[in-house]
Amino acid sequence: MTKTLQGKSRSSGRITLAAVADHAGVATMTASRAISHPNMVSQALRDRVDRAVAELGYVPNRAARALASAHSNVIVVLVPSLSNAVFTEVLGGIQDALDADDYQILIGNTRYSDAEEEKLLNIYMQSNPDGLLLSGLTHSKRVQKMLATSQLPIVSMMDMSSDPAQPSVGFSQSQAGYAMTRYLIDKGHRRIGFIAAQLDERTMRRAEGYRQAMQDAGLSDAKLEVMVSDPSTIALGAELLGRMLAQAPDCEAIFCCNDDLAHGAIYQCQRRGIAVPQQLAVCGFNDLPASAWMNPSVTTVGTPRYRIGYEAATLLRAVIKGEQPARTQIDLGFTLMARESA
Amino acid sequence: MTKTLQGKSRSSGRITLAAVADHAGVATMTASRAISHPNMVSQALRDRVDRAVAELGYVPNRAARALASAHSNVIVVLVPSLSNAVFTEVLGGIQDALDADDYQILIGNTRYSDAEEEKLLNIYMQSNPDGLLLSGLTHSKRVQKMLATSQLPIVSMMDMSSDPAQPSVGFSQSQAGYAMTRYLIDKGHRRIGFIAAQLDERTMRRAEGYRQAMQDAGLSDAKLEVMVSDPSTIALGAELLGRMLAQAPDCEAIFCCNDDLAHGAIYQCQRRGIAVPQQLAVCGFNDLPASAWMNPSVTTVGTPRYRIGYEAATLLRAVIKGEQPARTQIDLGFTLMARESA
DNA sequence: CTGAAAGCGCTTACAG
DNA sequence: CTGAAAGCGCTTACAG
Repeated sequence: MTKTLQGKSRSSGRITLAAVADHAGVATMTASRAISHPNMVSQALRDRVDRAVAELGYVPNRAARALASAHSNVIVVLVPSLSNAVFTEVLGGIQDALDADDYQILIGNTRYSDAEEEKLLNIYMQSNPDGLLLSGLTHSKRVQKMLATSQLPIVSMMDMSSDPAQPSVGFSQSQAGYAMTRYLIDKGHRRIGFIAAQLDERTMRRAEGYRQAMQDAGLSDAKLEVMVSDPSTIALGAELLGRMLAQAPDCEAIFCCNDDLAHGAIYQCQRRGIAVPQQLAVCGFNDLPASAWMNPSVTTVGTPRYRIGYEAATLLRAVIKGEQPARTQIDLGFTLMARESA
Repeated sequence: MTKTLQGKSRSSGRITLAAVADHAGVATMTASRAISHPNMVSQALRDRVDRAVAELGYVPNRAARALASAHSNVIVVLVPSLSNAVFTEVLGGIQDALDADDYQILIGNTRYSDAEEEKLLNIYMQSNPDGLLLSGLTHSKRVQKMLATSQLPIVSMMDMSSDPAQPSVGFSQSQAGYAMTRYLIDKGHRRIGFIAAQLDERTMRRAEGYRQAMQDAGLSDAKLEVMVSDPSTIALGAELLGRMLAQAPDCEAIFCCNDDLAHGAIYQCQRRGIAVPQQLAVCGFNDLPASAWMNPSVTTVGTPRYRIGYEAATLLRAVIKGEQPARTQIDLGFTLMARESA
């Protein structure tokens, strides 16, 4: 019914706002208002425009809107892994927090790589995001510079920042590492091993906590550490259990830097006929769903992933909107889950 | 050094292509070419523009590019879950397949909901995507209509389409369900239960396979099915094991529609002192990492998630580029992993 | 190989 | 509350 600008050479063929305005018998900019700022327009016009939108099946062009308004409504989220349940739960929290808003969430998987992080950031910056949600506090020099010059609102997730100017939501990874080690010491263990993989910043903070606790108790021994940079998997946990036992045969307890590793270590113990926790105590970190169900159930540290995502997104939105949030450092804490394995 | 159009009221303040061209002493469109179509420009100019880009720290504005070129370079991916490892592996494959291209991947989590799928699609259509990667073959009427009118290239993932015009990459869920059931029958089991959750289309196809195999063997019995629509979790597997045993106490083997459920069922058996597989055989579906390591290790169906994502993305790219792919139906098959639990 | 001009589809001050 | 015009930052035929 409506004469759209079909003749024009470069038209995409899609229904435009102009066509909607035409159909509703109003000016383009009035149609724009009726859609984007409904309360700036009379009820009658709003209805007419809404009807035209429905009848024509109008879909706004986000690129045009972004270009004209200088607002992309894009939020970039960078996580180090998508196969790690920890981060998919963080994403779930972000998604829920931002559900009602019209944000486009751009999810980037850095794969625990600084180079990949830089690359993704470079690409995503082209979308002119309104804000960034980053995992962790440490970034390469070049990324730091990019972030600084971008002037964009940023909220860091997972660990607490020591810089008050840098909003962060998470918990102290090192305190959690300390607490778990202390728990094992209090159980009477002296020879407590630490198994770690990936060696990302969170793992290293947990290692710091472990080392501090061991040192405070006068139990430090480099032989008790098995740390490799390979990705964490159940299979690797099984293998590292073997390495630990070869390296420190008198080991009484093992603190695995995450649950995957702990699960693998426990399965391997079962295959070798090592009773957990009687002969060897094993504990993990993160409290993945299987940890409560395995036999033995796994002693671990419960971490508020979902809430980290939710609160970080909420905080970022506030900052984007120019509000002055009461707190920009949100420590969500952790919970030691004492179960059967240690 | 360069005079940008700072005075203009609505300028974003970011470095523009015009500024780069200025800096390099060429026309804007030449700078555009040097960046987007380097081979259409002389080496000398290319170098000058490249230098200007570096010196000014120019970041292209994707919205402007999309608007002017009528190409968003956006690919929308819709998955039903981000907490299910199956789909994060699919995403990994997609990411790897498209890594070298300049596509922006928009990941949407439909949470197994038709309404959410429609909502996400509505939002993502605003970005004028070049193509869609969808999970599954069935969609609500309204989504079907949206997809049809959009005329966009679409590749369906996970199961095979019966419609040759609809490109799909995956494997036959029903055949896999049939094969696993047949395996249990061949092991000599008669009373074979089926436990399912979520009841998404893949689960229902596996159920079809189960039912067909049972019927072909003359073993059908509705009492042997326990199906609930709650999300699949280990905890639910543990619970449904109990229900199955209450409903069909003579059950000899249980086919769980996925590994999470199977793990929960096995852990529950261990707690109840039911020997697996001696007293009760239990098998799963998908071969999650834990299945190979648990004790007993879990008999299950290995599925090519990563490759599904990889091949689907590769196929979609070909279609977007207007190529005529030799095959638009790519059956990647499945592998029955016979282990200890069944 | 290089350039001047128009246009992509929206929104934003500025008027009325 | 409503509208005419300019502009967002880029790319695309069309010339030369």
